[in-house]
Amino acid sequence: MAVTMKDVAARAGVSIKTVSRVVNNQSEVSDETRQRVQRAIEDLGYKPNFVARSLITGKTNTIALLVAEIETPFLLRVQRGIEPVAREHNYNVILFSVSDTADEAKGLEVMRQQRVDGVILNSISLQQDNSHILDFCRTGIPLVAVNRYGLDDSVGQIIWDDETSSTEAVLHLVRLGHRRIAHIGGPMDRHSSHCRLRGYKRGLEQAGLLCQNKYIIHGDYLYPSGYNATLSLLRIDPPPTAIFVANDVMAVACLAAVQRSGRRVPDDIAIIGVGDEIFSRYTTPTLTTILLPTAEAGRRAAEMLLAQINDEPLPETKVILPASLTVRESCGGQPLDALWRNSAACGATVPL
Amino acid sequence: MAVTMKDVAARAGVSIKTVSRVVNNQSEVSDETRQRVQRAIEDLGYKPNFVARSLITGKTNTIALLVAEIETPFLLRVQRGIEPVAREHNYNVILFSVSDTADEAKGLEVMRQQRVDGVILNSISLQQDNSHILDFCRTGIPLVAVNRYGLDDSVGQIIWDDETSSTEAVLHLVRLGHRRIAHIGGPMDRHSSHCRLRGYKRGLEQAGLLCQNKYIIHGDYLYPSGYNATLSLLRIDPPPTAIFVANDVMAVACLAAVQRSGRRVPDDIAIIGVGDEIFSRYTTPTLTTILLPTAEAGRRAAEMLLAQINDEPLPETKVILPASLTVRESCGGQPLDALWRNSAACGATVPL
DNA sequence: CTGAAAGCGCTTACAG
DNA sequence: CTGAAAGCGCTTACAG
Repeated sequence: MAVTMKDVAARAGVSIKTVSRVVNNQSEVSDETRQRVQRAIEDLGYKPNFVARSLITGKTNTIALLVAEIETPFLLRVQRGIEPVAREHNYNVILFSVSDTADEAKGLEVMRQQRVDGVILNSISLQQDNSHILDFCRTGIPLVAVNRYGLDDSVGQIIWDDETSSTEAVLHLVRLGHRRIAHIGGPMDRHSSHCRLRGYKRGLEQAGLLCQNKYIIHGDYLYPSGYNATLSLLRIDPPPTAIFVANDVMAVACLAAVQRSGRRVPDDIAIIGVGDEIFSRYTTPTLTTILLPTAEAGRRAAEMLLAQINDEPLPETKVILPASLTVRESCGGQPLDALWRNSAACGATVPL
Repeated sequence: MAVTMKDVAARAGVSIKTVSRVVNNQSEVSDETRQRVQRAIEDLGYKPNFVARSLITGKTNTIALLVAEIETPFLLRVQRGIEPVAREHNYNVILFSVSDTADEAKGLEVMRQQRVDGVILNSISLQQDNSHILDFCRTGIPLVAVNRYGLDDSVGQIIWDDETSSTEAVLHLVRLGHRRIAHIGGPMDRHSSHCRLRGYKRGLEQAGLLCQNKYIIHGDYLYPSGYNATLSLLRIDPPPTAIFVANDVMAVACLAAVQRSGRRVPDDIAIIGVGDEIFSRYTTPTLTTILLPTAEAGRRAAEMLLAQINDEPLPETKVILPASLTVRESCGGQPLDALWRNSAACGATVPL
């Protein structure tokens, strides 16, 4: 069987406790003893058993990531933000995909039994009952939610500013001379749709433009709905000269619909999306879009969670991260000639 | 503190062993006793402590996924294939990102100490030393590699058929009448590049076409290299009428370069990529590409690993999955008019 | 600076 | 069908 502390102790001629002290780098051991123990450890190839340690300390050095079951680079970036931070602090990340509220409740329950030290929740924020989350928080296991809405402020949260960035996008279009700016929104059961719609309206208002309902069509964040919404918008008289689209998938669909209808982007219609997905820099023309701080959100969520686990005081339980506009070709303005030939501008993505 | 079996036993007036039997659904308990225990469990809100169980059984019900640190939907799909299978069998998945061989070796070591029951390796297959993997296998912990090359056949492996599918892609172009078919390849330190290049050459050979070196340019799987390689190919006299590109990122770059040079796709130049990334169905024209069975590879890897963990006999240690060609617009042939308006054809992707 | 003992919460032969 | 005891591999007060 595996080598245990007992074996090491026997070989080094010391007690188990002393071995434990050496393994855990505690100071109260004489140099001479420490070296003898270290040698025994190496000779025997001893590796501490983390499971046994966990049983006593009550800590598993594991955090759970509950993540929406969606095939988008988006969530992957949050995940990629979390993992290095966890790893750096010697925490493992357990993955749990959730597709609905029932799943989420089950995931929280499983992770509780798994004795994880904390949970990061990165599932979709629907207009839903959050009682299972609050119940979980009552167990005392720290939890941080990424981009969830409707949780009270006692729950750790990382949120990015969908509304303000949407306003910025609209104002950018206004500055480029647009007056008839349409909006293709997301599904109304998603909080992000509401935020982006509010941001759109605020942008028009700040520019002194009238918000007209005929220029607002809601899709479902999927490609076909963006395509069809665009065709509808193009039939309005007068048609919009710019479209602010609530996510990049629909924005790319919008781009295709405009082009296939014989119009040019950005000359006839300017387009701005949301999300800065990988593919948004690969379209022709390249897509102007709101860059959401996904990786940073992941990083901050992990840091906040670890602080909670270690009982460090939190400066704030609700962090709002700014988003920014990535200006490319689809909205007009300056041409970015070097974009397609330059690694830095394209981002260093390395698919297999 | 937490409720333990001891508490349940006391309340139900039975021994700990009997509680254990009920919790683990063992049969040798009278109905009457079982019910009494069940009531006590509910009354006290008892949850078994998996850590304690693991210490005895030596099983953690956890598998590790070592995955390349790359921002591509590609790997996400493998991950999404693995997790449900693991979950269904009550296994957790621990994530470990690796960016190089040293990382990989470290990851294997950490996971070994973590006492995971098995490992799935989905990192990049470079022309590298695999001794750390073989060392790990010697510990007796099951391991399955996804798309790794150069491992001996005793190691569980899931591989997709890059070479055959590349040949098919070329033959598809030949059938459409193309004779001057160029290739933009991947970096030569990646095994996939070699496979796809071999497939390309075999396709030409099977069609009775001469393979000309001037029509082969190697990129690095990134956008700019695909863009520049395409510009070079277009300057050749006579230029190719079709280009088989070793991944979708470079294929989309190729598409942009052809279009921005004033030529049309597929009329002047036909393009086929590899990977069927999300964005490949969002370009104009949509991209014909090789659909690699990523999710299935994940699923199969998880199943193979669980079989190994449970000491079930494996029908085969090396599974080769077929890949297929997803025909869209960029290669000519039939127009797919309904594509952009139809959910089924676009695939149901739901970004936030 | 070092050690003997108790115990984390569970399972596993072994008896009855 | 049920139970008392040992033990998984470690840490943690408590003594010396």
